[in-house]
Amino acid sequence: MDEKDLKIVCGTRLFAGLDPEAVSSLLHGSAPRQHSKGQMLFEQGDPADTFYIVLDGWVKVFRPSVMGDEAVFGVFTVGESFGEAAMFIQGQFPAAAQVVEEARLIAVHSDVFRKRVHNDPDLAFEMLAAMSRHLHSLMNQVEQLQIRSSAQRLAQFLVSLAPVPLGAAVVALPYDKSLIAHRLGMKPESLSRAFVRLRAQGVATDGNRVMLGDVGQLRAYGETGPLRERMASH
Amino acid sequence: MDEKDLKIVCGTRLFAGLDPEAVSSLLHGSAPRQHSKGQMLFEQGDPADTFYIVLDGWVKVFRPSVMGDEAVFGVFTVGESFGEAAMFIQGQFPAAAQVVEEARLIAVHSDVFRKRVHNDPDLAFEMLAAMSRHLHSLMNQVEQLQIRSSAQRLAQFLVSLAPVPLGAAVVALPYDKSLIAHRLGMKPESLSRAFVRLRAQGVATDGNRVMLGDVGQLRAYGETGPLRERMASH
DNA sequence: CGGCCGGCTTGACTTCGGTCAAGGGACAAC
DNA sequence: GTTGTCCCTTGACCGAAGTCAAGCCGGCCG
Repeated sequence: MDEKDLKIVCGTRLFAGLDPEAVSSLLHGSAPRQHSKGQMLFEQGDPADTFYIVLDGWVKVFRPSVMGDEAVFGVFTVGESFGEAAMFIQGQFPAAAQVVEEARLIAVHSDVFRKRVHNDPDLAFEMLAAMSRHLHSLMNQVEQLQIRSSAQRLAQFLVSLAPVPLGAAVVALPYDKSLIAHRLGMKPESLSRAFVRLRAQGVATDGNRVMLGDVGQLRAYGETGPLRERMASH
Repeated sequence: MDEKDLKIVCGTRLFAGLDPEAVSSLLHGSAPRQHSKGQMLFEQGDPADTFYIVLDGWVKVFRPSVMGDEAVFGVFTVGESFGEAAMFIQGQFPAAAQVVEEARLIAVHSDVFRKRVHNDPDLAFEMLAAMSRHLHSLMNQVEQLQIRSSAQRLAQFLVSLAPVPLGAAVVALPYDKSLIAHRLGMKPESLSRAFVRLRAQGVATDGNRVMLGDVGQLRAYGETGPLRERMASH
């Protein structure tokens, strides 16, 4: 694990604020490993004896259903961790994880880490904070699925990718459109149509590059939908 | 706080395994309070200086949207806790909470409790486990919203209420149907129609009593939907 | 160069769930 | 008893998203 990797891990909110030596010793022996696209990291129901920190690339956490469908709970990238929750409950992963873009990961052994958490209250708090964030992110996902249209969900996703809070921007879609579709709880066909509908909000696409005319406008659309423009009702 | 209440709190997974004296001292000064139906406990964005444990009744945790709609993240009852996550992040509640059936609650002050967590690794682990469970429950909700029809979601909800894993059962709906509808991410009208559709799966309703002909069959329906009965295909 | 393959888009059609409106039934107040 | 009100159900209608199928396009390999 070289210096850059260590920097990423220290940047991870999980280890934020801890000094590099501490983290290094904590992760001693957990060398980063390269994983190729498509590789399964674990399946739902597997014994949860490790969790992961992403150095780069993208990993999908999901649950396959009896029929071909699947529910996507998150897609993680540099500095993020996943699989921590499982080690505090039954010891079984409640979902599966698969590399979707070539990735370098650190696998942390649960038992070693748990001991460490037990002895280090600050690390425990970081852990609690990390899980709070996952919780928060899932709440956002539930909210989106319950009350937003597919076009609104896409709008919010694009806003979250935008480098600026207002004005024009160009973003690159970080992974396949079909994965984005699943991530947003829709079919690839519906994602295409959602892009078409967002054209009216100043969104243009070209392959995996997306041009946003006005991020502020797009955010508003994501929250309130296509307002009914009842400008007359003074 | 009388003996029965203390027993409930000790039964809470959050405090599972801790001895009553420890819990009692931990919650010292936090007397249970009665809350009437409709009362708001906190709004989204409020400073998160407390969390709650339910002694009885029902509390809805939700996020209102700009337009009249709302997303429901959970409905909690005896022995469950909510609002713990907020104290480990920004200190603002990411959702609102409202009493939906007359309830008795214990409000725990975050700062006192946080200190306690800091000094008590076992309590920290209970906390982590509690949040893992919330996480797990939200994952189930995301899964349901992403890939199940409204009738399937209702089927799974009914199964979760059933006292037995198989065979016939009668369950009482614990709160208003319109709240169940929101909890399952649909409108009241759709809930009615979902009940109609489940009649084919041996479900009969009479007010807030629901008769389930076969819990096992209902569970299967909740997972795979109305199978296409293609019995012909060799 | 040419052909294939996988990912994406588009179109036609269906189905599900939301919307709007009407009506029923339990229950409380008068 | 009567008249509300509130909650739930039902029906007619409509729009959003899924399904199925065809076609496009770019990348890869021969």
